[in-house]
Amino acid sequence: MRIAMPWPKDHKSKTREKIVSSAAAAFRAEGIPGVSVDDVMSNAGLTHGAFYAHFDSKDDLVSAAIDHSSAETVARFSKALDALPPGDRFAGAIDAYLSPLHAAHPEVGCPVATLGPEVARTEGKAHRELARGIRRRLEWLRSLLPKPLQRRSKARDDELMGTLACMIGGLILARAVGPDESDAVLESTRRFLARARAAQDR
Amino acid sequence: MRIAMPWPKDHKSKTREKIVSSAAAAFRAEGIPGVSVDDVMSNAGLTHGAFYAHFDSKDDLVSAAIDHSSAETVARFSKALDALPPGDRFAGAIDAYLSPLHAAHPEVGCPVATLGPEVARTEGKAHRELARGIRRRLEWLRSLLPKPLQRRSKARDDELMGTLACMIGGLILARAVGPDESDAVLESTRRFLARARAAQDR
DNA sequence: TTCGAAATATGATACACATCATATTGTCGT
DNA sequence: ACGACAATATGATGTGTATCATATTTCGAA
Repeated sequence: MRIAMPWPKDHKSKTREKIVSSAAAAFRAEGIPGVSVDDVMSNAGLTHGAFYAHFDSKDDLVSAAIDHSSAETVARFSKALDALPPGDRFAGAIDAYLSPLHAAHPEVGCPVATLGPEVARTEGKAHRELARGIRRRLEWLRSLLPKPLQRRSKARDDELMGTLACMIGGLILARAVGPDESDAVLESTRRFLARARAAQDR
Repeated sequence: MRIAMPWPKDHKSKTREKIVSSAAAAFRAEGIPGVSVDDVMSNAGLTHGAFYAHFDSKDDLVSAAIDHSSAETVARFSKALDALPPGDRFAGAIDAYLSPLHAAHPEVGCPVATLGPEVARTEGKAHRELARGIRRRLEWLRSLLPKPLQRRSKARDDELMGTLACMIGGLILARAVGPDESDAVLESTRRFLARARAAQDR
């Protein structure tokens, strides 16, 4: 006796994917308490009741949304860097991350910069996923260095961590100062990092 | 005919001060939507109804809380640095900001790192106050440089902005990775900045 | 074409929220 | 002591929240 298969086999996973990706954008744009479960489901074309067939709780959804946006943003940045020669990729990542385009579009940008502080004060899956996103970014930056420089060392780890901190902080500052000064903040931070890197390489 | 003076002349301002300072701690600890007007008033020993005798709206309170905590943290850090010789103050500020103590106590720490992203997506007084807090921090860092280095220049402005970005980003990362890796993040970021500064000074 | 279960919808619960209208308290000048 | 009024309290409104129990739809398999 067979079990009936009442829906296309990937229907539920497709629906879940749609919920997660629209929630990921909404959370980054409005913050986590700024987006209700009802909002998320409406945006996905569903009603609120179906939510708990897909997720254990809102925190569970937040966790999935952070995972999604964390991977997605790294992938998007990486694609643009493929065209560059290996020696320029690290600097290219910094420039792309600290770009006016990125500052102007948090809804498709790095979730660590938009949701980091508010997720950091919670406990649960979402916070663990945030930490994973940070490790992912450190390894991503390492992968953009020319091969001979990828070997782990204390100095290299410091450089990666400091650079990531500066990227995230710079983006946050740019968004916080308001549109008039935003570009100047990004420029200053980029120049600071370029100079720091030139010094490091000697 | 005189107007009666039914309360001690500074009673209301004292009460307001108490509301603001306890709200400032609560917002940094729990986030802005995480703290209700009722919570704030209860913590100050009052009931919710009195709130609108002191503030126009919750955003008005948030604005006051950011102003308060922005000034307070700079003052506290500054006091600890007075004991140092002028040439060590800038580095001392970085070490204090990127310390495990600061990372462990957001409720008395820098409001830009705790509330920056969530306030940056709002419009109103609170966002403007946040921007002011950032300018305040840049000038504070400049004031910690030895006198001859305080003169404004493009390179100096870049250094101040990049350093601030790195401090804020490093603190956010330390809180985001969780307690086990937090100290290592802080250490790496401090070493990165020390090295960048050594390079700059040549 | 009908059955059954998976996917989604409806409806309800219990609580929290910002805000404001109105009542009460507390104390200073007289 | 008392009157006046600022400071605070009580109470209410309308809306929004996460979560869950139950009903309805949907569509592949028989």
